[in-house]
Amino acid sequence: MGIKERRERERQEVRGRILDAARDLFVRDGYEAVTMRKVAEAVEYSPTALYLHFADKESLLRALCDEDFLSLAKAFQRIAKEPDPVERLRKIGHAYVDFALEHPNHYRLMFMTPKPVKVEPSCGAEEANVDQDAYAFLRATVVETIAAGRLRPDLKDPDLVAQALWAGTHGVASLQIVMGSDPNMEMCPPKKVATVVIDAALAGMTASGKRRP
Amino acid sequence: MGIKERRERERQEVRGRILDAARDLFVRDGYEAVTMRKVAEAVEYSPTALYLHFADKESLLRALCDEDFLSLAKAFQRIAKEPDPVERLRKIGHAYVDFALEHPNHYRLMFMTPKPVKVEPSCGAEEANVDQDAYAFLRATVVETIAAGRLRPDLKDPDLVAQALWAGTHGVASLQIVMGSDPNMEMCPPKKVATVVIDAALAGMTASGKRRP
DNA sequence: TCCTATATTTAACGTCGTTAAGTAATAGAA
DNA sequence: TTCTATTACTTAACGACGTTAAATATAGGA
Repeated sequence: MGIKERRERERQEVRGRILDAARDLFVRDGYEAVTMRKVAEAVEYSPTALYLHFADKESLLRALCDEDFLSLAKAFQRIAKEPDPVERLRKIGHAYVDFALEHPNHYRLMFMTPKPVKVEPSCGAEEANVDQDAYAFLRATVVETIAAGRLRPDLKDPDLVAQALWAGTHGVASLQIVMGSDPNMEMCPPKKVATVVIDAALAGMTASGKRRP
Repeated sequence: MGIKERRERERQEVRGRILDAARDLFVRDGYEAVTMRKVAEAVEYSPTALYLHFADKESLLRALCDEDFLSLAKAFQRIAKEPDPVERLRKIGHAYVDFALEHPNHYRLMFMTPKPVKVEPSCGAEEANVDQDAYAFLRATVVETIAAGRLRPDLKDPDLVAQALWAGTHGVASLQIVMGSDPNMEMCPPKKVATVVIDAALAGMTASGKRRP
């Protein structure tokens, strides 16, 4: 009676092929190049067949996006072993910018595209899960930094601090993605900007105001 | 013989009405709500008439955008009277975030939308003009700050510093615009985040590492 | 075999940006 | 005034898009 299971397996297999094709188009040519018709052609189905697996184009791209959130969280996990929490924050910042610069199209979809109001019924990466949620990991590190008394005493809201650090690195990444290819604007190497932002922010936030050790 | 002039005047008048209509739609309903057909309907012309004034939709939106760059530069000009350059940087940062939060749709178009490769033949605000170019104003203030010996001695590239400060504030603004309405993400009040980012960045960059006076 | 559920396609709708061809208005020349 | 050339604008259409409804094929269970 494994026939129901086989059907489901085939179904997921097709779904996976659609996602792969969409990812290919997306990585190569960016958001606006991904059309339902082109994805369908790539997987050799009719355009309408995609709607058997995804409610609409938005859902398809969100599914791609969910995979990327997990991948970012995984990049953060490689930093978890750093013992010093402030150093960990620094490494998180650099890993974040690196991720954005290596996958600019994905980054655009993840963090630079306003999502429609449609409520997502909790996506793949459960919230507040440090292993799967990149923000939760950042926040937990901030909590640890505060607990260790390493931050200025007036900085006691972990979300505020986490979002400030996030904003700094997000600013570097997104500015580079948007302006990096603008001939009218001479942008500095983003990794150098990232270093300045991260170092300055951490120096300005830490209790002693001390610089990088 | 003022007939040629009258024609040109009428032409500019129509162009202005088109821009106004586009701006209305844009402010009210955002980027994707602006369609050539809707703009045309608003000004009571046929859709193709718009192409007598703008090469394509992109050019129309860019023309809107140019006006906003001037308006941002004007907001900065109101800060020029602050004597202390570091304080001026702080005020620039807050003015920037305020501008973004007050005109989120315009901000999206100005700084969050990758521009097509099409080379713009120098838009309305001439470059390197402190009166009309917001970045030039920021950079000039950074130059002044460096000249006054107020920054850490290793921070001597004004573009690097300016872009780091820009990134910080842009991060706050753009993150708020994208994530602010996401029910899955609890964002702190953006003005508070802006204060933390700006104060920390300036504290971490200034020579003495001293906090806000 | 027939029936039913599932998988997939064909055809179509309405919208979009944009272009080509046509038409009305108007200024200057005769 | 009448003719002509330029300018302003519209009508009609193309191709592409996301998406839906209806039709058709496929295959398992009776």
